[in-house]
Amino acid sequence: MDHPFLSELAWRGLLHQTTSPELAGHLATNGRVAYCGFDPTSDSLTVGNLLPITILARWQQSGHRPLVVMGGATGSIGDPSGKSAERQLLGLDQVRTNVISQRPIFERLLDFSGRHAASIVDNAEWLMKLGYVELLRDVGKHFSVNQMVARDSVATRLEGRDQGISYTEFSYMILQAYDFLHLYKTAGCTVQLGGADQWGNICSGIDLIRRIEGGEAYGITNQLVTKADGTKIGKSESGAIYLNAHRTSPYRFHQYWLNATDADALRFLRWFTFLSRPRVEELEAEQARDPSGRPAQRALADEMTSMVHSDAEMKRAKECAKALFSGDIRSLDVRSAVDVAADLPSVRMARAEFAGAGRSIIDLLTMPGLALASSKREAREFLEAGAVAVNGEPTSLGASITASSLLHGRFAFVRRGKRQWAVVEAVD
RNA sequence: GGGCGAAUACUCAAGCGGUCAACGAGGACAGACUGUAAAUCUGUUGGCUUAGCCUUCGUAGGUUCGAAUCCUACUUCGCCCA
Repeated sequence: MDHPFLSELAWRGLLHQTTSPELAGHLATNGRVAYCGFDPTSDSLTVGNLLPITILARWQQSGHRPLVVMGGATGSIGDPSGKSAERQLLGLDQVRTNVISQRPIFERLLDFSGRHAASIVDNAEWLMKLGYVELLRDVGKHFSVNQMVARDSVATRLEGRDQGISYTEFSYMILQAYDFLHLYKTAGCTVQLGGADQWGNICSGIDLIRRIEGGEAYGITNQLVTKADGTKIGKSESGAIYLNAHRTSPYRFHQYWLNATDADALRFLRWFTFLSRPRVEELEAEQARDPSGRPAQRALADEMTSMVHSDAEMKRAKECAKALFSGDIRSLDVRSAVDVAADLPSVRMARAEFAGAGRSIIDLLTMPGLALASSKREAREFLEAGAVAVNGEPTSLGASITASSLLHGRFAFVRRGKRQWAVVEAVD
C-alpha cells in the first residue's frame, strides 16, 4: 500500500528514496510531523529553494504537520554535501537577520493555523546551548569515524588533493543528526524531508534516534531537479530569481516561467505547481498539439506567480506582459501605463530635462537603475544593432527623447532586445 | 621551518621584453530566423569626448627607450621535504 503523499511525489517525478518499507503504514495515521531544514545563507530565498517548501506544503495537504527548521546554527557552518570547496562562514548576526527575512515566504505557502498547523523553529535555539564535551559524550559516541569518512560527501573532499575538508564541515552531519533527535524528542517529529544529497545526513539522524531513544524515524528524499540542459533552475541573465517581490518583481517572476523551454515547462508544472494530475496531463496534450501557443508556459507562469505572490499580482503581471509584447505601447491609456510602469525598472527625471532638444538616447540607456546598458560603449552597440525602441518606435544612434515623444507627456518605455524593458518617467 | 611552482578580463585558459586591450574555448548579451522557445548562422564582450586616447594581466617598488612578460619585497594558493 502506498500513502497519497508518496504517490503524489512519485507521479510528479520527485520521489527519490525512502528509508523504510514501513513508511506508508506510519503515514496512514494523520498528524505526523516532518521537518525540512533550510540554510539561511541569503536574505531572500530564490526559486532554487522553492521545491522543498512546496514539498512541505504537499505534506501538510496530505494531513500531516510540517516543521520548518531554519539552520541558524548549522547555516553558519555549512553543509559539505554537494559542495566541492570549503564554505565561507557567515556571521551570526547575518544568519539571524536572514532567518527573519525568509519567514514570510513560508507563511505564504504553509498554513500556520488549524489542526495540522505548520511551525518554524531555528536550530540555534538548541544547538547554541550545546556544550562541546556534552556533545562528544552523548552524541559523538554514536558516530563511527570510519562510516563518516566513507560518506560520499566527505570521501570526495578527501580524495580531492586540492580541496580538503575542515573539521568544522566534517562535523556538520553530527549536528544535523542531533537536530533530528532533538525534534523527535521535543516535537514528536518522525520524518525528515530533504533533497537526494541529504540522504546521508538523514540516515545519521535516524540511526541516532534509534540508538539513543530506541525510536523509529523515517526519511524521504526528493530528486534533485535541474533544467533540461542540466543548468540550475532560477538563474537568469540578470541574476537569481528571488521569491521576494522586493528583489524580483512579480512581472519578472512571471516572465521567468513564461520563458521556460517546452521541456522545462512540462517538468516544472509537475514539480512546482499544485495543479492536479489530470490538469497537468491535459496541458501536456495541449502543448503537443499547439506548441506555438505555449499553453504549458502560460499555465506555469500564472500558477507560480499567484502561488508565490498573489492572484492580483499575477493578473497585473499578465496585463503588463500583454501591453509590452502583443499590444502597441502607444495605445495604453494613462492608468494602464502607470500600472505597467510600476512593475518595470524605472527612473524619474525632471520634466525640464526633456525640453528643447531633449536627452540623448544614449544617456537614457546608461542610467543606473534601468539596467539596460552597462556603459555608453554598450549602449552604442545596441543602438547600432537596432536593438532599442522607445515607446514602440525603433530608435537609432543619434536620437534624442524630447517632450513630444513621451507617452501621455510622462513616460518613455524603453525596450532593449526582445524583452528587456525599463521606463523613464518625467515628473514636475 | 626548508625547497619548488603558480597568480591573466564572468569562468577556463594562451601569452614569457616591443606587432597586446591581450590567441582560443565556454558563458553572457545583441541581430537574423522563430513561438517573448529550442536549434542554427552573424556580431559584440575594459572605458571614453572612438581614424585617436585612457586604465588593466595578485600588491608595491625597480631595471629598460619600452614590461602581462626581467629583478626585488610582500600577499595568497598548490606541491615536495621536515
